[in-house]
Amino acid sequence: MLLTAQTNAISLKAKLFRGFSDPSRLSILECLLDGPRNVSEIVAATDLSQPNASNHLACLRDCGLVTAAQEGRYVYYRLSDDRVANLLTLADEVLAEVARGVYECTRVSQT
Amino acid sequence: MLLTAQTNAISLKAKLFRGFSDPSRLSILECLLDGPRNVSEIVAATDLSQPNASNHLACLRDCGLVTAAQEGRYVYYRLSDDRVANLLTLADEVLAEVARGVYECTRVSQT
DNA sequence: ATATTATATAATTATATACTGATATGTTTA
DNA sequence: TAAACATATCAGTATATAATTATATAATAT
Repeated sequence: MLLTAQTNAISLKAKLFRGFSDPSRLSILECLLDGPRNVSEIVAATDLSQPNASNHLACLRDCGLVTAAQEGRYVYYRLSDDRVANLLTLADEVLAEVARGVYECTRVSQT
Repeated sequence: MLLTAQTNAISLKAKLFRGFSDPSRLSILECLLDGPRNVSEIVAATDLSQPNASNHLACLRDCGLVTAAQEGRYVYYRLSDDRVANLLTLADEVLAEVARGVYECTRVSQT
């Protein structure tokens, strides 16, 4: 049962990370860093088609990264938690570190 | 050109997150939280087949989440940066928050 | 009531991804 | 030198995923 619990925890976590693992969804999340946006604003900011943006927003809601609030005919999406923003920032730091490692590696190999 | 730079940054970030977005790779990363491991140790800890573990390790190296160091016939893998561990921890916190939101939502809807 | 706007959903298609089994390559041991 | 061990790679297959087009649904304006 413990193995099952661990397995489920890992599956849930993988699902959460899958939310971040597509360029379209990432661009939506980064658009929301500046605050809540409706679908048309997200479409304009990301250059995605409206059905494509809607599909990805459904996926992001499903894995818990965004929440939706309807105001009349507009649906406003926002990041579900400040730590979603933290994950994006941390990823940038890891990427910078990885890029630095690759650069240093390149210099050493030229010696 | 700025648009291209942003697009590339987003693609790289998506690729980094793709490293986390599969249960097999996640279980490998979590195994490495305790320190460097060789392939056989990882295979034992994760119950993956050896070629499968090897494929995923190649993917994790490729997106910069782990580094490899050969010592004789053994290749030792480790997390490339402490922030990789931080990403895993932060994801747990987001998941806990999401789960709490879902639980509260369930209670409200039973009213 | 109808038209317009905003958004979600369905069906289809193309592409990407994950696993297995077989096998290749490199290191150590006998 | 050959066998054993550790690991990487390849080919094939099955499944998952992303985008598009068409369309449905809901809210607002006329």
